[in-house]
Amino acid sequence: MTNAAFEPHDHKRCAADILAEAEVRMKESGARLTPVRRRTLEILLEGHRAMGAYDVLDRLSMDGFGNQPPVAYRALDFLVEHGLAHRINAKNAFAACTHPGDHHAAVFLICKGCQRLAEVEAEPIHQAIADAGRRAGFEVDSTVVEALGLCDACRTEAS
Amino acid sequence: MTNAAFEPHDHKRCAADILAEAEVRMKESGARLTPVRRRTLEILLEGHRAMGAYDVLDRLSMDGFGNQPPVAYRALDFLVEHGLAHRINAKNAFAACTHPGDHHAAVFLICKGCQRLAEVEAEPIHQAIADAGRRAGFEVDSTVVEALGLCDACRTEAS
DNA sequence: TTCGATATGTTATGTCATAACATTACGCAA
DNA sequence: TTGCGTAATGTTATGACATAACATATCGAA
Repeated sequence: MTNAAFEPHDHKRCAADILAEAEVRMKESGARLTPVRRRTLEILLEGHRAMGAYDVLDRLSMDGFGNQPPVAYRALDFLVEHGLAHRINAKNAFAACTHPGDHHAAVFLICKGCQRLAEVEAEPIHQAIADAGRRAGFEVDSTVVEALGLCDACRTEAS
Repeated sequence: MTNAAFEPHDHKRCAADILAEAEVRMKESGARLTPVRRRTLEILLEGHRAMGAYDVLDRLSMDGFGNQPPVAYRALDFLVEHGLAHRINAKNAFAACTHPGDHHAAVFLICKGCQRLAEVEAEPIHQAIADAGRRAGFEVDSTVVEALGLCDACRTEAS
C-alpha cells in the first residue's frame, strides 16, 4: 500500500474534501476560518508539499491580501493551532494536514526526489517515544517525527 | 532510570571522556580535529544543552577565532558530519553527541523547563519508522525524532 | 620544496520569523 | 440600532538563522 500523497489521485477532490472537513470542524469549534486563513489552506492544499511562509505570502499578496510576513505567519499559525496544518521542522515549512480531526500522532515522510510529503498515522511510534522518555525520567508532551527518503516513484526513476 | 543529562553528575569527567573519545575516533578516521573544531566541541560539551550557532560563534571569537558566521557553521557542520554533534531541528541549534560511535539511532528529549537535552538510543523506534515508511511505499534514509517535555527535576519543581 | 588539497578568514547577502503598534471588522449587549 | 470590547488584519521595523563566493593561509605528500 502506497500513500495517496505519492500516488496519482483525484487531487481536486482530495483537496476539496479536506477543505470541506476543515470548514465543518471550524464551525463546530467556533473558530473563524476567515478569508486569508481559508485561502492559505487552499494554497497549502494545492499539492502534497511543504511550502515556506514566504512562498505562501507571495501567493496571498497576489490575491490581494497583505504582503508582509506576519500576514502569512498569522494565518499559518492559526491553521497549525487548529490542526489544519503542520509545521515541518526539517524544512522550515508548512503543509496542510491530510486528516484533520484524527488524533494527530503523525509521522511525516518527506521525499527528497519530488519533495512530496505524506503524513501517516503512527500512534504506536509516538507511544514508544513517550515510553523511552519515561524510562529516562522524562515526561513527553509533544514529538516531532520526520523521515527523509525516497518515494516509490522516485526510487524507480533513480534506478 | 533517569538519563545522566538530567541528573547531577561529574560533568567535567563526562565532557573530558567524550572529548577523548572524539580525538580517538578522528585519528582513526583520518579526519582532522583542528583547533576551531576542537574548541567548538568543547563549547558544546560545557552543558547538556543545544546552542545556537551564533552563541557558539561569540565564544569562538572571544577565544581569538574568526567572528563571522561561517566560522561557527563550518566547525559545527564538520562535527555533525563526523558524528560528534547533532543538529536539533526543533531549536535551530546544535548539541554535542553524548555517545559518539554508537550507530546513531538517537531520540532527543528536550526539557522545556531547564532546556537540557538528552540523547537516548532507540534503534527500535527508528526501525518502526522505517517500517511505517515501507508500508507507505517509501524508503526511509534518515529520521529526525525530537520530543519536547519536562525532565524529572523540572516536573517536581513545577508541582 | 613545490604543489594540490584542505582549512580558515572575511564580505556580502539570502532566508526565516516576530515584536509592536495602527486600523479595521465582527459580534454581542443595551 | 448603536456603541463597545475583542479579535483580526495591515504595516513598519528588526531580529535570528544560514550560506555563497572569494581571498589567504596551512598541511602533507610527491
